[in-house]
This record gives sequence, structure tokens and C-alpha cells, in this order.
Amino acid sequence: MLTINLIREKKELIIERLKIKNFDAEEIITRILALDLSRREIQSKAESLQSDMNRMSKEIGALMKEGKKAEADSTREKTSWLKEEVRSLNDKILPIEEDLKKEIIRLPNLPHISVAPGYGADNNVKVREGGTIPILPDSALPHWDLIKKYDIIDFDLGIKLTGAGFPVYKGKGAKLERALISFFLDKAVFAGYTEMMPPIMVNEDSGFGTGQLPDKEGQMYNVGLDGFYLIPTAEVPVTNIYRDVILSSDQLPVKNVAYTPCFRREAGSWGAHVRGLNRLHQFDKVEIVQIAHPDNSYIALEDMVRHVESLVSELGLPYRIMRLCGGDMSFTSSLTYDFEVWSAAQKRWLEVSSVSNFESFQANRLKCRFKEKGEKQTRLVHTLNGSALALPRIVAAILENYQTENGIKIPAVLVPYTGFDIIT
RNA sequence: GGAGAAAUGGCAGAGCGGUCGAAUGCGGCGGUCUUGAAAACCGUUGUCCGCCUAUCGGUGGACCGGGGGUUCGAAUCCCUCUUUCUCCGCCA
Repeated sequence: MLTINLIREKKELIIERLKIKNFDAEEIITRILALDLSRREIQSKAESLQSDMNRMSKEIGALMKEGKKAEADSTREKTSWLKEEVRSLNDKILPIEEDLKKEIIRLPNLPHISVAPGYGADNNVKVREGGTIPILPDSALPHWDLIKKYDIIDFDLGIKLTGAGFPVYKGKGAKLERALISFFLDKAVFAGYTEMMPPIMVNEDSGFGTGQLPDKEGQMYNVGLDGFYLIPTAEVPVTNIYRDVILSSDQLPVKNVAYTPCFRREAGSWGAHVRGLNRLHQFDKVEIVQIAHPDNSYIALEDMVRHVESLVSELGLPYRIMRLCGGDMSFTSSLTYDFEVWSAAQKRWLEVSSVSNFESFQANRLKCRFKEKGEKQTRLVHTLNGSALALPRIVAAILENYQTENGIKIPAVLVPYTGFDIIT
């Protein structure tokens, strides 16, 4: 959510910058400014009358004490119309504020200056790449065949228990999953992140804080009876830890990491390219989150990108880092880097991580602020997060890229975690 | 699930219709003292919104778990929701 101050002061700049995201903000901003103005006018009026009321109430109190009942009563009579007036003005403010908020939350975050215009994945910019693309024999299998061949992930069983997109990991498949989670967590803790185990259901306030609600309601599973939502990513609980919090500048940056299962309804997104592990309703992910000083948030972003890069690189997966264009970036993001790994049997790139700086956009929804040491003024923090990493596609890439005639080899860094070096 | 009690500033804890944004203690910040530190003493100490102001700041309004109500006036009374604690029941 952009701040009302920014909208008041930098209207033209916002309109310009949002064009990069192919968003026409002009009409919305015009409405916002009009609502803002009328809100302030009414508020001023109401508050000055309220001030009169407060003064008269005190007078009545004083008169009663002195025993001047008649004078107190005459003052009391005078307050009645004021009371009406204040009430009717305040009643006008509420719906205006609601409308104002409704309009403001429709504005996407401003893209960073380095973000290129564009409409989709084709306009993303390749920043770096690494690793070597393996050449597999013609007999190489896609991962959905490999998991059957080695009996390590069972989709049919998941369908029986829950439904499509809820796989059951079995034997060495389950162990590989757990090994990856441990590996990712250990790496993050070593890099200075604090491990968290948050709830995987959140309330509505949390959903609003990170931007899933109210618009992306259909993406999350709703536990109707209790009004909770299953988290689509650990970003939601871990970032919302700092909702309504004022940090001191020497606590920044806050660096947290969490493993959680993630749940996504993925309504309407099924089709080609979603076979096997490519898209699931429930999957495992390790997420890193930083709360940063606004002056340093792009250093933090770079730091996170390097961290994620070290993970894919140590797993020996061919990868590339893409800077998303305006049209491919999320509503809430200022700058996003996507990590893609090469899936050797599908012969395509799979997105395994998305690392973003939200600047103060989430912080404003969260009311997460900080104070510079010794200063009175509060400022909004910057929030960042990134997958480090999302498991299913990493598993898919490992299975495909590391397949041999004798079985699937396990990347060397994982062997201490799995306890085996080949799946047969 | 049943029966009671409670929710106040960073923390602890008073207040239970008017002078309360809120005593007191601790903590934090600034100062005096000291070679330095501690102790002691003095001062200061929240958030949001509006208006005025180039800035420092001034001024008005709101905030005592959330929401609603009674009243000229609510931290204080009433309703409701949430959370916590105690006892009983159930239970990984």
C-alpha cells in the first residue's frame, strides 16, 4: 500500500512509474485525492466542535462541584446540538475512510528504477547464469516417470487421501525431501538467519498485511469455520511477526528463515506444463525474510540473491537469474529476481525461487516501522523475502539431471543429510 | 466443553464517572558528580490523525485488549467479541 503522503505529493511520479507495470493509475489517484481532501475538511470541522464539547463538559464538571446546578444545566442544554453535529460529521468520515482505503489498496507498488517495461516472461532480463546443462541419453525420463520407476512419490495415493496435487512422499523420496529442507535451513542459519517455525494457518489481518487479502482470496485455502487461511508461503506468518511493531534501527536488518508446507488453490492455472511436481496444491518451501533499513534494502536484496545462488550452485543445478519486467512482477513488489533451474528431461527452465524487495509497500500495510537511535520520528521499514528454496521443482530437476542407468545420484552436499548417495 | 477471575504505557502495577494520556516503581534517554565506570541526585520518556510552521516546534482530536452503547462527560457503567489465568471435564 502506497502512503497517502506520497500520493498527495508525487502524483505524477506515481502515474509515470506505474506505467512500467502497465497500470493506469490516473483515475484512481484523482478519486483518492478528492476523498482525502473531503476527509480532512470534515475531520477539521468535527474536531474543532469536539474541542468545544470537551471544554463545556469540563465547565459543567466545575460548576457541579461549586454547586451551581442551574448554570450547569444551562450549559448542558447548549451541548446537545453540538453533540448531534459532531456525531453526524463523524458518521460522514467513516465511509469516506473506507472508500479511501479501498482505492489506495488498488494501487500496485512502484517498480524500482531498474525494472524494464514489458508484458510477460519474454521481457524479463537475464542477469546471470551458472552450472552446466547436462546432456542426457535419449532414454532419459521426465521426473514423473522416474518417481514411479523408483516408487518415491505417489500421486495416486495423494488423490485417494486428499485430491490431485497432494503427493505422498515415500521412502527415499521422503528422506530426500527432508534432507533438502535441513540443508536449506542449515545454510540459512549459517548465513545469519534465525530459524522460525510459524503457524501454517493465519488470520485475516495477517493475510492483509502481506497483501494476499482482500484481492487474492481465491488463491488460498480458507478454513471457513474458524476464518483462518492456510498459508500460501511462509512469507505471510514470518513477515506478519512484525505487524504493528516499532523496531529500533540497531535491530535492523532482521533476518528470519522458516520451513513450512505451502498451500495454493491454483484456481484456473492447470493445463500443460503442470505435470508431476511442476505445480502442486501442497508443497514444501524454505523461505528467507528480511526486515531492512530503507537505506540498505537493496544491499539486503543482493545478499539474498547471492544466498539463493549458492544453494542452486551447491546442488549442481544449471540455473539462471532473471530480473522480472514490470508486467511480470507481482502487485506488491518493487524489484524481483526469479531463479530458474534447468530440467534436463523436460528441456525447460523451472522457476524455483523468487526474491523480492517490497520496499515500504508491505510495511505500510503491516504498520511496521523503525526509529533511528535517538530520534523521535518513526519511518516505515523495507521488507524482503525469497524462496530458499521451493522444493518440488528442485526435486524434479535433481531427479532428471542426476539420473543414470544405475539409479538417481544424490548431489554430494545432500549425502550427509540423506545417508545414501543413490536412489535405486 | 462447564464454572469463575482478569486484560491499563517497554515491563511491573495503581486508578473503578469529571481536574486521567493516566500515580508509583523498574527500564530507556539526557545531565550533574567521577580519570573512567558504578552508585547517588536532577531532568526527560508512547502511538496515530488534523491544523499552523521553510525548519525547530506549536496546537486540536483520538487511543487504557477489539467493536458497539449509556452520559454534558467513560480507563472507570452496560452489551458483545477476542485473549489470558484458576478449577472441573476431555485429551496428543
